[in-house]
Amino acid sequence: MSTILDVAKLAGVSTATVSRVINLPQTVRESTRKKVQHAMGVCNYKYNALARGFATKKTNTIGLIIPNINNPVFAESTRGVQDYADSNKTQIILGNTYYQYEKEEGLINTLREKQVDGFIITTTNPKSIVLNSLVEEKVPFVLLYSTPKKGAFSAVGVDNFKGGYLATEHLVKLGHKRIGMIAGKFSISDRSLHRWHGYRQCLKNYNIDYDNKLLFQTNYSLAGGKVSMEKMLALQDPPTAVFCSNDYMALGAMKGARECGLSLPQDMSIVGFDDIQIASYVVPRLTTIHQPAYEMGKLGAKLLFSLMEEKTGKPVQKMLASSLVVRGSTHGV
Amino acid sequence: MSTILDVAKLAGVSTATVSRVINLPQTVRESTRKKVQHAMGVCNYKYNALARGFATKKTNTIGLIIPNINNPVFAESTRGVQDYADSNKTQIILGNTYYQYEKEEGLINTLREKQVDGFIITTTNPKSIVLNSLVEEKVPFVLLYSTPKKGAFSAVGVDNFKGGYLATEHLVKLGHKRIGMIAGKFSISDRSLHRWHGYRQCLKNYNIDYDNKLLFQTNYSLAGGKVSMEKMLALQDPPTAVFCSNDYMALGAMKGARECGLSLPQDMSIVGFDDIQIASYVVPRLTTIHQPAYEMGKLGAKLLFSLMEEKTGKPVQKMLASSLVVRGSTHGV
DNA sequence: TTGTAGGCGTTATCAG
DNA sequence: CTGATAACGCCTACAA
Repeated sequence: MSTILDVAKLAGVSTATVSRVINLPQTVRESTRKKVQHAMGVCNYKYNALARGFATKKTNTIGLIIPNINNPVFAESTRGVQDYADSNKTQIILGNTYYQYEKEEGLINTLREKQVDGFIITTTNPKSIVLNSLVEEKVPFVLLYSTPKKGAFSAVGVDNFKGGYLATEHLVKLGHKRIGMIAGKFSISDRSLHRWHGYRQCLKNYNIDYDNKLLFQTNYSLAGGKVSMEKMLALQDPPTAVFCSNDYMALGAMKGARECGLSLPQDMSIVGFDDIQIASYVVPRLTTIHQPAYEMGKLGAKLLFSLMEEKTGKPVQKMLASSLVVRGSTHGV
Repeated sequence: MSTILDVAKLAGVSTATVSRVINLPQTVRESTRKKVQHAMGVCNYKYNALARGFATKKTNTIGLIIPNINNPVFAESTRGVQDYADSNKTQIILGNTYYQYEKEEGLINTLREKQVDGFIITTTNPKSIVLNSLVEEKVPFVLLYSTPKKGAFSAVGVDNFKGGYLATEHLVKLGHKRIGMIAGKFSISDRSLHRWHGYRQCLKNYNIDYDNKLLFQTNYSLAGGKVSMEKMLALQDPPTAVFCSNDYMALGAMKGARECGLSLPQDMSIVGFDDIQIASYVVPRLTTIHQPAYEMGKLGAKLLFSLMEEKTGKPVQKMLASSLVVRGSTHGV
């Protein structure tokens, strides 16, 4: 591997000049620039961005930490940050936490050692010490999907409370009285918790008693949704409608309901959360809360880049609109 | 940010010793080790892996290049390589090519500049010059999903030809004579091409005339599958069964067929390829060719790591088994 | 417009 | 078991 020194010798200039033609071509006389470029060609010079990062303390790499790339919402937001980062000449290191705090902490630490310029994190615990250490040590980062209303963290997400409320209200207005919820475990997802708060508040506003037996906390997965639905249907007095805290669970719940002999949507109304692409391709098409995942990712990246520039910046929180999309999986009683 | 030099001064030792307690703790006397560790604590020392990479020419980072993280198969294989890499203390930089060769080339080049230790690539063009330049310059990499039977590239994938054959044969045995294919564009996917070869060979073996009008090349997406199915059904003599070169297209095709008034699977049999998780959650459950995506990713990573160790190694190709999974989306004529 | 030279944080070689 | 010191490849004042 040849270095700028080799190029410099070959072209009969100094390394500084070679560096300039790489980074600030306009600042060097055309004739010498050509000379250098030619020299780079003959010695098959390859730029070493690692050395650059070492010298400049900027790697043009950011860490993207999500629970599980498995889930299509996260794939979408990942695309959003990737596309934005790409247009800013930076790449992403992707890590899955699988909803485990230790993994999240471990990832953040090793990526910091790798000197990433910043982080975009869908956290498992918005009160964790890693996150706080990031702000203390002024490492730029933005939370995705969560929306702390205040606090020291920058974030972009949707109003999860409102989403939960809207989903539930839709079911209430269809005449349902017994409405269950299949939720991601609150201990690992503040999003899920907030959606549940919305659900509860809605029930309260419509004078429907809250029944704790109708709440199932489970894994954010197809299987989790299916199993929970089956358990729910084994109850003495099962619900006629269920709100799931994400679409993947909702899809699983649909399968669970059918395997118990119910026909959809007549016997069971289901509403999800996310509006992943596939949601409108299944039958019945899934009623859900739309979340602009791709745009969230893009906006999150944009915010991160601005944070990385003016390191001074105070935290900013952006709450995007989420809306109810009524499709075929919900039905009047 | 303090460095090993600060630590060394504080502990009254040399930087070499500090480096040793970091990398080879056993080789330093316990008392001095403790001294050093204590010093690291008081000056809040953070290890700089970038500097290490610069010195050792090893970054513990690999590039993972895929068409689109959007597609659940790629999400699965991505998890596979991530999990394997993680257990070997290395991280991945993820890049989407969106099936564009220029993006693939650009990504490979910028990641090389970042000095990644190797690549795992699902390529858009197995004959491209970037790939060849990688072998020339001895950059370790392995192709995923593709399976060149020979050649200079290491690869792990499935037998796409056989998969296409099995899918088609299943339809033939159900009595179908007019069998269409919705394929990813051959120009950007050798996998799709090979699956088509299998499809054609099967038709030939069963003495069914090949009709070029029943081949639709389109985007690897839900929408692509839907639109193609609609076009197919507008034909004079539409098929009674369709093989789609991936599940995402198949799911789209199902929707397209239904929107044209067909009922599934009676009026139209559909078989996919991949066996993504959701395939067994839709109704009717999708008949498809199973591909062990997660394991492929893991195996690909394993192979890459062995390549990175013994740089000498000749290319090795691993072909994993793919199998037909018969479910509800296919039906006798 | 171009050159000189020090620095970035760690590893690795070679002595001691 | 420990220390000195030269790399590693590029950037960036500062000079010329």
